[in-house]
Amino acid sequence: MGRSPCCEKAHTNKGAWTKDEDQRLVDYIRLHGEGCWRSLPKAAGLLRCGKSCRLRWINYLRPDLKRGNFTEDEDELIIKLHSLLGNKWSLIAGRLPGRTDNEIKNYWNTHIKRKLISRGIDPQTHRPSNETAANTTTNRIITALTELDFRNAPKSNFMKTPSSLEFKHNEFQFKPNADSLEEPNCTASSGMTTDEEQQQQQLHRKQYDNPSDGEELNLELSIGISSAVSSRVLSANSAESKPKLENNNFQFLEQAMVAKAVCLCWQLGFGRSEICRNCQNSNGFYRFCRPLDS
DNA sequence: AAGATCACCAACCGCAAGACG
DNA sequence: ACGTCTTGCGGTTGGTGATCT
Repeated sequence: MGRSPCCEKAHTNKGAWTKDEDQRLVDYIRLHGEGCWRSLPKAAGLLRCGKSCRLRWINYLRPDLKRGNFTEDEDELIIKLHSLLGNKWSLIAGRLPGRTDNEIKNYWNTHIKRKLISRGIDPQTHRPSNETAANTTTNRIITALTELDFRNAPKSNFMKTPSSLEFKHNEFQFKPNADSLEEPNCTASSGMTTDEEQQQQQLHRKQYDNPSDGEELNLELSIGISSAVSSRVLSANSAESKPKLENNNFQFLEQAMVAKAVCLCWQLGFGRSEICRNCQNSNGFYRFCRPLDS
């Protein structure tokens, strides 16, 4: 049987788009908006398949695209995100406003790979080329997670579940406020003075309230993990069933996240609004404070 | 000057997941 | 519950311009 083709290939153009086709597509989307790619070509008078239209729009014609060279900051951000997410180009693209997954993928393959190799780093494992990846990969990811919180990403990028992980913006991270910062006395102090803490809290509150403030890219993201996954990984971690190290970063990620996710506060039964400072990262945002619910 | 090779990137393809009837 | 449709993703290809020999 097989699937029916996405379009009648015999009557569609292929290859490079002409200016006229671009214009038709842009005009149509301006009038009717995105969506319904299957019927769009016909409606817009294009001899293209819907897939092709969608790709052309997303990768080239969208008005919010940032054309031009990648900056050094973007380079480093891509490397960092890749070390964490692997080849999840759409997720990476979600952290780079104006860049598409295709663009980042191409850029990775043509520039960054070489750049990393020249630094003596394996672009797949993000480890020194002469080292074996086996034993320390999990630690590497835990480190990456510690350094990299997810925040400010468009919600749409995180509500969709990539594989088994949930990247739910705002769900597991909350606005720091006076109430929520009260410690349940279950951890060591942050070591900051009250004034410093207040300043940080104000800064975080401002960042949260105005996520678009500031020009610089913000690496703050919150990563959560689905309860199904967490229970599965927990059970996998228990007994002798230690998962084998594989190239799939997500597997490591799951383990790493679970390792991080087991917050003593939750185990002791504190609610979300009573998060301890142990669960607060260096920037003051909260991570992993989510019960590994059943 | 011409052919060979390289680098880049737009576009294609197949697959998977989610939506929907 | 199942099949079909639609959309989105990631890997790959192929055209084109730049550089090298």
